[in-house]
Amino acid sequence: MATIIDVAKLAGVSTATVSRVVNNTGKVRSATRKRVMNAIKELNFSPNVSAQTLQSKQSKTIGMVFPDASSLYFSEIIRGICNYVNQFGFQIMIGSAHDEEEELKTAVRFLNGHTVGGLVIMAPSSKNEELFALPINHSTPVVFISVPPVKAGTTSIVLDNFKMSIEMTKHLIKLGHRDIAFINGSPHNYDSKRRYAGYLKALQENGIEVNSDFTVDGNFTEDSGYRTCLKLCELTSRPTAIFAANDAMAIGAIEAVKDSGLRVPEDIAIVGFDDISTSQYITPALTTVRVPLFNLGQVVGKTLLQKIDTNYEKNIAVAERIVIPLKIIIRESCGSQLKR
Amino acid sequence: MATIIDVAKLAGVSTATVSRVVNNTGKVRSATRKRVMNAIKELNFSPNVSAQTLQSKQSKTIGMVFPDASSLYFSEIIRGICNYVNQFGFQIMIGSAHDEEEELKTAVRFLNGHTVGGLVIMAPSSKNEELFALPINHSTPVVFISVPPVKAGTTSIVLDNFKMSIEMTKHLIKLGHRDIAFINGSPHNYDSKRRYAGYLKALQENGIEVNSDFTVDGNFTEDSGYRTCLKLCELTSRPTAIFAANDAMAIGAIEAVKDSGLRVPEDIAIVGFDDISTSQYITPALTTVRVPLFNLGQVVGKTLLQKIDTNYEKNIAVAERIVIPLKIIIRESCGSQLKR
DNA sequence: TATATTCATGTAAGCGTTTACATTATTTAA
DNA sequence: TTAAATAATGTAAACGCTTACATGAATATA
Repeated sequence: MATIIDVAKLAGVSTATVSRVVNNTGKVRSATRKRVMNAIKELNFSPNVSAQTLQSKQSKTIGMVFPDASSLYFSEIIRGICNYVNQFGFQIMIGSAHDEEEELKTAVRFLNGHTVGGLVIMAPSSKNEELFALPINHSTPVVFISVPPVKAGTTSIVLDNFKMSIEMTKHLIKLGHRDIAFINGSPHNYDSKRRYAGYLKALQENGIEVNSDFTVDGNFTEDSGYRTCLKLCELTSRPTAIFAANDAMAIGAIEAVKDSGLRVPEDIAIVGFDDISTSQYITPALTTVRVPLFNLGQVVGKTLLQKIDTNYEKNIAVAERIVIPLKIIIRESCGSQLKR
Repeated sequence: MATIIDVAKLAGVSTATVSRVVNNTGKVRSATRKRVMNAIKELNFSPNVSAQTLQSKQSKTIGMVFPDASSLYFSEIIRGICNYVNQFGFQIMIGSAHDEEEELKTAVRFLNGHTVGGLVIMAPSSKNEELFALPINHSTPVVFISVPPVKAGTTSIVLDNFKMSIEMTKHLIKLGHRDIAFINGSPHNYDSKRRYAGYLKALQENGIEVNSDFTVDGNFTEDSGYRTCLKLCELTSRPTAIFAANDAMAIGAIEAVKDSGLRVPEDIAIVGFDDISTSQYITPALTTVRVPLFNLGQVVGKTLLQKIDTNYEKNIAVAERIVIPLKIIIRESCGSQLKR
């Protein structure tokens, strides 16, 4: 492979000049620029990224660590990040982590090797202080996805779960429901918690007392939605509506209701959260909240690049929190279209 | 951040010795090793990856390029690759590509920057000669996923689509079906083609004439499965069974049959391919072929690392092809459980 | 025309490692 | 004991690039 020296020789200039034309920095006479360009083309030269990183002390790769549990959402988010950062010549390095401990380890690995110029951490279930201290301890720009509001120096991007959950619950209430159950996702998951909080808030605002039988715990899988919903259906006084913390569970719940010999939405209305692609095809089509994952990824990319770009020292102390707006998608499973 | 020089100074040795203990190469007296280890710990030293890569000319990161269209399968495969290669200190860099052209560009970008020691390319729909020539032109180990058998020097890992498709079709035939339709995936997709080929083969082997009305073209989405199946249902002499090239389309097809006022599997049996998580919860539960994506990823990782490790020059000329075995999962949608 | 100013290019050090080779310390053999 | 063999460590060049600084060329100013 050709190096910058080969190019310099062929073009009859110094490596400094070649570097200047490659990076478009400093002044170069247009005639020499042309000579250099030709040499580059002829030798099919492209700069060695390791050498650049080593010398400039600025890495153009960003690390992304994501837990296995989030793999459903992963590829869309990654696509969004890629889409944004590639424009600026940044690459993405990923590390999957089985649990919290591994998550921290993966992040530290990225940081220690000086391989990354910034980090994206998706850790919706983590309460690991060390993880959140990473940006300060390593003075590296980090963007967190779906984490609770935390200390200074932490930039996080979250979904507008609370607000939309309130709206969705109100929608159900407006439809006449007062016995509304909620299927939680994984116990420590931040998104799930906020969605539940919104549900409670809406009940409270409407003077509906919380029935503890109506809160059940799933783990975001279709299967858990199925199983918990089955129990709900067996209750002597069963709910007339069910709000699942994500679509996968909502879909499982729909199956459970059907298998209990009941109808959705006539006997039990069901709504979800995420708007995964299946939701529009299932019968009845699922009423849910659309989460724009690709867009989320783009915002994450943009935010991180900003952090990397601006004089980081200045920025390090301000906690920043960006909330991604969401949208309710009304379909059939909530029963709005039912004539009564 | 501490460098190897700082460590050397603190331990009172040369950088060479530090390097030797870090990499476990060459002989070091155990007393000095201990001194060096302590210094490393005290300074929290870890080697700069860029410097290592630059000097050793061996990158411990592998690139993975995948098309947007494959994003459904992406995260599981990546998890598998990660799981394997992390053990050996390798990192994964990913690039998503919108189309074929971009796919090639992304791959070349990885190669040019000398950032990667090997490449995984998922290009089930590509017929781009340049893409397949990459490993030779850049003399870099490349593993392709789901591509047709191609020239020398190409290592590819594919699913046992053809065989399983034959088996699945035979299963349907054994159940008494002779009017079996097939819903294709995207037109140029290799997996889809092989699955279709297996279907045709099974028909032929059983002396069943191919009815051209019974081959329809979808694009792997639930929606396309729904739409194409609707047409199938409207046929004056409609099929009694439908084989969809993937589960998403099969699920769409199930909805379409229901919406046509028909029953699955009584009126029309439906089978798919992939065994995505939804398949077991849909009603009726989908009979399909399980594709072990995580495992596929592991095999990909292992194969690539082998290629990187062995003296690559020797290996470059041999085309290698690994076939991942699959397994049929019989559930309800094919009607096996029906009493007749 | 002489001088100051600006522009274009070159020189060379340094980024943090690894490793071939040289040197010194230690052990073994005679 | 001493020479030979081996083990442990050090020296310094190289990997491919960027950039501060030095230098030389071209242009503007007086």
